[in-house]
Amino acid sequence: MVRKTKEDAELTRQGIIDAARAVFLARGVSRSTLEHIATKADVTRGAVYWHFKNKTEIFHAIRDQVFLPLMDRMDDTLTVENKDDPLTQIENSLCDTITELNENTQMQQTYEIMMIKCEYVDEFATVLQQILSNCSNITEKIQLAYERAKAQDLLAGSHSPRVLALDTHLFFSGLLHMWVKDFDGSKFRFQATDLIKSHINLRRK
Amino acid sequence: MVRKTKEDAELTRQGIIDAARAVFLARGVSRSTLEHIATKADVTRGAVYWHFKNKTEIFHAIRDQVFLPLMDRMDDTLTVENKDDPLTQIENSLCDTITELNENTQMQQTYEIMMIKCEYVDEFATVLQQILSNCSNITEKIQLAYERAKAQDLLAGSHSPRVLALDTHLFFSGLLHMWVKDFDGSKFRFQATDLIKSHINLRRK
DNA sequence: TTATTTACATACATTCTTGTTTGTATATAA
DNA sequence: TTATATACAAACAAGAATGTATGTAAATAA
Repeated sequence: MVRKTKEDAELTRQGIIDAARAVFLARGVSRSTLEHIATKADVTRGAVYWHFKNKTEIFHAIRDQVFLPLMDRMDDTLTVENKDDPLTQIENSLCDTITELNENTQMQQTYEIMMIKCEYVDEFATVLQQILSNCSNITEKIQLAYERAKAQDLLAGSHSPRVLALDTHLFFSGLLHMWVKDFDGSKFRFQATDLIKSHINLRRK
Repeated sequence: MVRKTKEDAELTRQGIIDAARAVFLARGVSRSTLEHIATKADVTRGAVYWHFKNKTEIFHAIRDQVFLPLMDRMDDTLTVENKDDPLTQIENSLCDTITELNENTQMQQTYEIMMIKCEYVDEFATVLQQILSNCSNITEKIQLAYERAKAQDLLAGSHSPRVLALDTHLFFSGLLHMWVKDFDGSKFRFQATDLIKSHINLRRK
């Protein structure tokens, strides 16, 4: 086996990323060696070192492949003008994420790695800042939707959109964590979308 | 330095646990070696191996020291008959936990280790089951409180205590995760108890 | 008082990982 | 067509980290 075309090389690169995702999931990021990843990808460490500087860079590649598109999609369902009322928009945005999680294995595995198979120290500590920053963005989008809901007099009670948005975001954050930990689906996964609907209905007039 | 009395030995053991907590926090569980822990505790690996079988056992010692008492306390504030109304009981129970987190460094560090400095694979995977099981317990306690609240006609709307309890638990779970990740306290820590109060007020008639 | 544990320290052997270096066949550019 | 850069494989060197085995002085039991 020797030198390939650019397309072949790109396949190799993606193969390494896919292999790394599987290995990270099974052994955790720390216990995964480049040898494990290379073997799983049917290449040698030489290939891995050619495409990536080190394990951290593979980690970021895995993360970016899932989270960059995800952020865009959440932006869309929450921000774009839409036939649904604002509360339904929030509901759909959260439910869509859960649906994606259910259907998209790659996304599922990536979430699991980021949440319970990675230690956020040293080179990985910066990821925490990105997570917090993403959370702020999402919360703001949700807040804007709640403000529209308030303007349209859809809200029960007189709670501020800011507080409602934070509450919703924390709820969803908790739901995602539990979703990931609930492997057999007996506790949260089976009723995740129902919980989202109830959460939103709690605010409906 | 040689053989100590039983009391001295117990001090050594606790010193190793404290050292391990600090080392786990700084380097993550995986990257922490028994040599790191021993050095921090001013002993040799020999002492560590005398008191603990391996790193996993130290991890569990750290966890048990914080979570076993915590579970008892949550039980108390939620279950015991009390002059407060049930909704206030839930609120206090959650706020108390946040207060403890703010004041108790040991608890703070332990939470941080469990949430973002540990990979739940192999020997650590069983901990996830314990976490899920604890969560079920807490949710049930909250549900009972909501049932009492409903019986006393304290609740706005007509949502089931079960759903309210799950929603509250997920909210609090998300809050704890964010609390831990929000190192400088600028995003969540400073308003944690306010968010809890708002969350409960959302349900008040 | 002596024997035996206890509570460690020290030394040893082995295995794992990592990063780098070197080699090489072949796309690709010139 | 030749030169060069590409996309790897294979070999090398070095340091960690782990578990165990051995040593030892003092506490404790007998």
